[in-house]
Amino acid sequence: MTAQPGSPGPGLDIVDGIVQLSFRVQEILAETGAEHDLSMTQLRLLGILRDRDAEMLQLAAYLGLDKSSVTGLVTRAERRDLLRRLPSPRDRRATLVTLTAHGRDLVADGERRIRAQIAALTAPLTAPQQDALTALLAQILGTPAP
Amino acid sequence: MTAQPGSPGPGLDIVDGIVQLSFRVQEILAETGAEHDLSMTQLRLLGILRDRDAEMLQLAAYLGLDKSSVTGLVTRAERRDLLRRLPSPRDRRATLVTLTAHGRDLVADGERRIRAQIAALTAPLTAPQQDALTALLAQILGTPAP
DNA sequence: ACAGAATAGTTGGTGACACAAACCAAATTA
DNA sequence: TAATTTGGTTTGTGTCACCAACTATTCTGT
Repeated sequence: MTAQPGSPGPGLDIVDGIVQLSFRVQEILAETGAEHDLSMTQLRLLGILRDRDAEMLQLAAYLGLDKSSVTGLVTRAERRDLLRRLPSPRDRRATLVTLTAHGRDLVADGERRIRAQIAALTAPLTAPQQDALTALLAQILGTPAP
Repeated sequence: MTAQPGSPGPGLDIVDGIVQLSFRVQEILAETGAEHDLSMTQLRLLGILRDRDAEMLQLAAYLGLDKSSVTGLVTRAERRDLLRRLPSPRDRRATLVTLTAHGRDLVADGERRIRAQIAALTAPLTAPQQDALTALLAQILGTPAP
């Protein structure tokens, strides 16, 4: 297990491979986020909100963070007009967080870039190899096969 | 690209798969590190020092961090007796960083745990599938095939 | 119906982590 | 040897994460 992204040893075992790929991907995500001044966590936050509005506690659960961490996160993003806090219609204590148009644009752009980068990563593989990889990943992730 | 670790959609494409796997792996690394109160960065730092002693600037380069960040990182680890600063024999300005026995133990233990966890991740695959995956990863990472 | 408990979110305090700019000491070069 | 470059630390700022304490609602048991 070479702990580094860019240190591909000659005898690469499966653990090394998975760990290195993981670092490579995180690097791509972080760099792409950085182009829009988004941290990894901000990126994930917006990614969640792309699919659904959510209350603070739900966000904390999705992100695996304490609710107080989400307060700061959302506040900073709100300052940048990426999202808004609305009163939840369901519970007067709760806050509903939703993307602004600007936030939505930014997420869409980020997703395009990330998809392109990750796709570039798998470019050295032939189409059937890519299919094989996808199947293996699905199996590892315990995903209902497509 | 579902931005979340634990949201395996039914139609998993290759980008989703890679990104999700990456998050899963980072989760494992972070959790395992946390058992020893090690952040992701500390983990990487110790991982580098496992293979070679290094000077501060080299560490900064490996980690992709500013040198001033490494100062703090190393200082905190030194406080915990995980590593030591020695004068570099090569250059009286430079500092050589090296693991202590304690640090070495901790790295060894961490590596065992991480290898086990990652191996568990690939357990659903048959042996030939694991070999296939390893080969695909090597090809993606541009690694000289084993 | 209403007192007590649980829940949603914020605030304040602490610490790790990362950067940038300013700085010192040793080494290089011109 | 004077000027510059290099290795590292310091200081200051901001993000990010946690915990404990707090307010305001909502829910529960009687």
